[in-house]
Amino acid sequence: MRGAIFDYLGELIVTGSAGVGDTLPGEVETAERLDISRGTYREAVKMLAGKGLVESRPKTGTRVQERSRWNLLDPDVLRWAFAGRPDPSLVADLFEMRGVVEPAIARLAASRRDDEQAQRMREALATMAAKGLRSRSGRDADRVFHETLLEACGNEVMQSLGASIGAAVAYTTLFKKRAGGLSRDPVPDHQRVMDAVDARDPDAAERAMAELLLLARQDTDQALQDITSPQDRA
Amino acid sequence: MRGAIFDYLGELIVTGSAGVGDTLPGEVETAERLDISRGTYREAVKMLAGKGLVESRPKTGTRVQERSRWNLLDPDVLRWAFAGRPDPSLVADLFEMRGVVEPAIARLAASRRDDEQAQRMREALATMAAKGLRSRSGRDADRVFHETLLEACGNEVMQSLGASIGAAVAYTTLFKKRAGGLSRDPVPDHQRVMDAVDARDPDAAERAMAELLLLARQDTDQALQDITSPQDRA
DNA sequence: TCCGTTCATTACTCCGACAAATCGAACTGT
DNA sequence: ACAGTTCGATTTGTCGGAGTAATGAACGGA
Repeated sequence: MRGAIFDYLGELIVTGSAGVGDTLPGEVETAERLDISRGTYREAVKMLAGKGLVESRPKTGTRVQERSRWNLLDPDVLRWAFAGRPDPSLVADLFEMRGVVEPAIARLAASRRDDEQAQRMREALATMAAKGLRSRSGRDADRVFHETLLEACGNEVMQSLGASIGAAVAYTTLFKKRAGGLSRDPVPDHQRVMDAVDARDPDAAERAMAELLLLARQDTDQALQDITSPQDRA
Repeated sequence: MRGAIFDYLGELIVTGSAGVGDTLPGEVETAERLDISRGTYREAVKMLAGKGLVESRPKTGTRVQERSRWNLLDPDVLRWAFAGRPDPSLVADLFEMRGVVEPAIARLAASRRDDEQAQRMREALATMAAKGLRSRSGRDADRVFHETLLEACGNEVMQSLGASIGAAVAYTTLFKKRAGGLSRDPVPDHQRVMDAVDARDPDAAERAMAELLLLARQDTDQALQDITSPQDRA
């Protein structure tokens, strides 16, 4: 129950339905309206406060913080941000950051991977090739591929960042699927990354990942256009 | 009061005093021992859960999650991580990530800054030069310098990441000060970044920031050595 | 006009009780 | 003896109500 309230409030704030600076109605009123106890409501609000979305003070009430205070890299926040139709500028910002971080991750992974990790990535790639991204097991394999790449880069901080990004990417992938896309075969891009990591070639890994991102960005832009101008489908 | 409990528990977990996989004592017992009510304790635990540090389930209890689930980029988590003596491998990972992200931020800021932002950075740098980093106002100016640089990069996601990193950097700076360091004059490095951003020269900005980071890393390594081998001071 | 005081509002904390979930052990039928 | 089922104990989850502390705003005096 609290989970639902938590998501409801989080999405309300992140999507902008509750404007920055607004003060939420009082605890008693809100808890009553949502038909939950005050304690449960407070626990949800505390979690939001922990992500920098709101701040509570006596007399003033709990008000929505300015966006710069939000922890945009929190997986929950990213999930809420991509719940409805994603904000194009946020998608652009996210890709810009991926363009900086992920090639660096690939470079590190290429120089630090061990054989077991390479083996796991090979297997995941094979599953992707066999099942495609439309099936559950195929998407799981994609996830394993990227998770293993992260693990191989051997940097805990980047690993945490990559996990957050990965969550956001999963939502955009789902979004692309809804938009009717997913036409491109993802295996060749991933294969190039795989080969470079396998060969312990940092430069090639960095280039391959940059290329993969470029293609992903093109697909996402296409899906966004299809959504924002849906009359094309008539 | 909850804030203190929150920090106490967070530091306990992040510093490793409560090992991964351990299950904390029950709510009633812990709340009693800390001399707070069960509700207050629960709110603190919920905030920790929101950062991925713990997970609570009926009957099982609340147990510490594995490190890969932690949101290492959360400002609170970073604060706890740097509370005692920082883990050298974490410092190394953080610098590696800074080396990837911050030059990119400087590059973007150089191409996107507006005149007002450049003006603010100039003023902050002047204050730094006048007051030095040992004074409160000098450190504030340093903070303003980096915050404005972040704002100028015009990417909300990177802004959020930069803010988290900035928090961690502040703690390492404090750490360096405790270690007796802070010998280097920080103005020349910052001046080079400033000049490049002022000239809207992305390549130069990227190089200047990379150089700044290199020097910061040297200082931090020195401070860490001074701490881990304190007999040098005898 | 400015400063200190009072007051009302809001979040904060506590308490005690019950509900729900879940793991493990006892139990039962084959 | 074993498999499946039921029951019980334990732990978190939820609830309602009451009192406390903090703080912004209105008020009044110098």
